[in-house]
Amino acid sequence: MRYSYQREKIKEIVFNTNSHPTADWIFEMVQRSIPNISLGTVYRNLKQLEKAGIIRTIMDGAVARYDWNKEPHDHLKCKVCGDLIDVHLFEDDIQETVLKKYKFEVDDVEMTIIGTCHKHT
Amino acid sequence: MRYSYQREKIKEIVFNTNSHPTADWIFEMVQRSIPNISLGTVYRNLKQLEKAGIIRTIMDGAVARYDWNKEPHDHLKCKVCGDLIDVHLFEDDIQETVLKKYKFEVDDVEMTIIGTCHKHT
DNA sequence: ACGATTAATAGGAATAATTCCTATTTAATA
DNA sequence: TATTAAATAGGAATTATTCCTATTAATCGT
Repeated sequence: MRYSYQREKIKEIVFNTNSHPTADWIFEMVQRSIPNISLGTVYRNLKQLEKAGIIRTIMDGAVARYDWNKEPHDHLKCKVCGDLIDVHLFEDDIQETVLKKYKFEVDDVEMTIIGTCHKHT
Repeated sequence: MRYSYQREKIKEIVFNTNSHPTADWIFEMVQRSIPNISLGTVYRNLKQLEKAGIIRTIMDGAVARYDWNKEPHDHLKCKVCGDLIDVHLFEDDIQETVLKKYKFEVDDVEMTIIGTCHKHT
């Protein structure tokens, strides 16, 4: 993967937020430094960065969100404000459990808990 | 919600498979008994059935899948064949744990584990 | 530094899943 | 049976994402 200014900026944006941004949000942000960047470039680079193991994609319903945090962790999704909150719920023996019980080799665990966060109680 | 023949057929189809069907698959199936049914009708009714608590929607990447099984359960998603396998991994004290640790009221837990199922080893 | 090579880009068209719109049909009701 | 409001078919619109193509730019050997 050879250097590109666009990719550096995109990476920078993802690494400087905890908001699990969408491609669209990243597009808007990166337009501030590269006004004529195209949305396709944003998607292509996010995909490349994920493939290279630099960022992680999490599915929030039908839309992809991007996360610099590659530690195994889960998400609490608030149905009121839409926020995705990072949490660590389970020990990392899920893989073993699943392999033993179901003969299933785990690559990735995606858990999202939908509910209402403390801001709305 | 008043009776409709279309909705009955759609419900019947969802309740007679374990394949976590997509709207499109359900559409194809229901066309066998109602040739001129429209895809919009399928979507509208699936949404209504979910709202009424009769079926459950699970997100498989960007596409919605529908499930008659409303018991709390998780899914193993095989990256080779795409199958979604029903499993029950955790006890139902997640809600309590999350409420205590994060002051977050749980409505629903969606967990998908991506990997390779026993058919491909 | 220079030219050749080939990845990366901008811009926009194409696709896929889903929702929305509207005139018409149909179930429920009084 | 006549009324009325929900449901439908059919297709247009929307949204997120991918694909296409001519052009630009990073890299590498000289």
